[in-house]
Amino acid sequence: MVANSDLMRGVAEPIILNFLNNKKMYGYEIIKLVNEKTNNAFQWKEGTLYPCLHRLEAAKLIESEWQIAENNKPRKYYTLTRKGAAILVEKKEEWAVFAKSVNVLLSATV
Amino acid sequence: MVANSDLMRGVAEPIILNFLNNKKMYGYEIIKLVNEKTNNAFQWKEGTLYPCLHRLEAAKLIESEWQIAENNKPRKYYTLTRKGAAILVEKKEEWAVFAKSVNVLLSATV
DNA sequence: ATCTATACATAGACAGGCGATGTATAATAA
DNA sequence: TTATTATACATCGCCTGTCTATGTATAGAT
Repeated sequence: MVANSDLMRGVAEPIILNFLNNKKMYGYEIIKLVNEKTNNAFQWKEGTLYPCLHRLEAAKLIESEWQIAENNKPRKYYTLTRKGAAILVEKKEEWAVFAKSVNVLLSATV
Repeated sequence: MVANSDLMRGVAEPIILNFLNNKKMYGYEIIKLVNEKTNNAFQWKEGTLYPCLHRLEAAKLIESEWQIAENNKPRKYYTLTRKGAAILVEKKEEWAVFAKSVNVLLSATV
C-alpha cells in the first residue's frame, strides 16, 4: 500500500471527477471503489473524501442530490457538471505530463 | 507545464535521491537539471529545493561538503548515504505502485 | 444487547511547495 | 561606468490538502 500521503495530494480530485464522468455515485461508494480497484494500495477514509467532494461542489465541478436508497438509507448522489467535465480533461492531461516527467527523473541514467 | 503544486509533493525527495545516486551534485545544478530534463514541465525554484535538501540531510539520507568551483564560486556538493540509497529503492517502488493505481483510477471504464 | 457496516459530516494537526526576499560574486551588456 | 543577468546559497510565511479522531444516525447480524 502507498503509505506516503504526500503523493495523494492532487490526485483525489481528478480521480473523483473521472468516476463521476462515468456514472452518478455517492461518497461512501467512491471510497469503497477506490480502495477496491487499487487492491488497497489506496486506503481512502471519510476524512479524505468528503472535504474533497465539498470543495468540488463549491467549485461547481460536481452537483449533489439526496436520494433514499433501497436499503432505506439516505445517500447524496453526485454528478459531473459541464465545467467539471472540462476540468477533468485538463487534469488528466496534467497527470500524464507529470507522471511522464517523474518517470524520466527517476530513471537510472541522469 | 505542471501548474498543480500539489502533485509535486512527495516526488521531490525521490527525484533528488535518484540524482545523487548517480553522481555528486550541488543544489543549483539540480534545479537546472530537473527543469531541463522535463522541458520545463517542472519549474523548480530555490524555495522548493533547498529546504528539501536540508530535510534529507537532517534525516541522514544525504551528506554535504563545500567546494570551490572552477568559476571561483563556493558550492555545496551532496552525496547519497547508504541509508539514502536504501530509502531510494523504497521510494521508487512506492512511486511505481502509486502511479499504476492512479492510472487505473483515471482510465475510462470504472 | 453488542457489534459491524452503511452513510453522512467536520475540526484540528501536520507538513511540504512556492512566492518573495535576501546576500554575495562574476560576467556581460548598455 | 553602470545595470543587468547568471550563479549559488538561504529562509520566512502563506496556503492548502490529507489524515486522525470524533460525531450522528440507522440497519442488520451475533
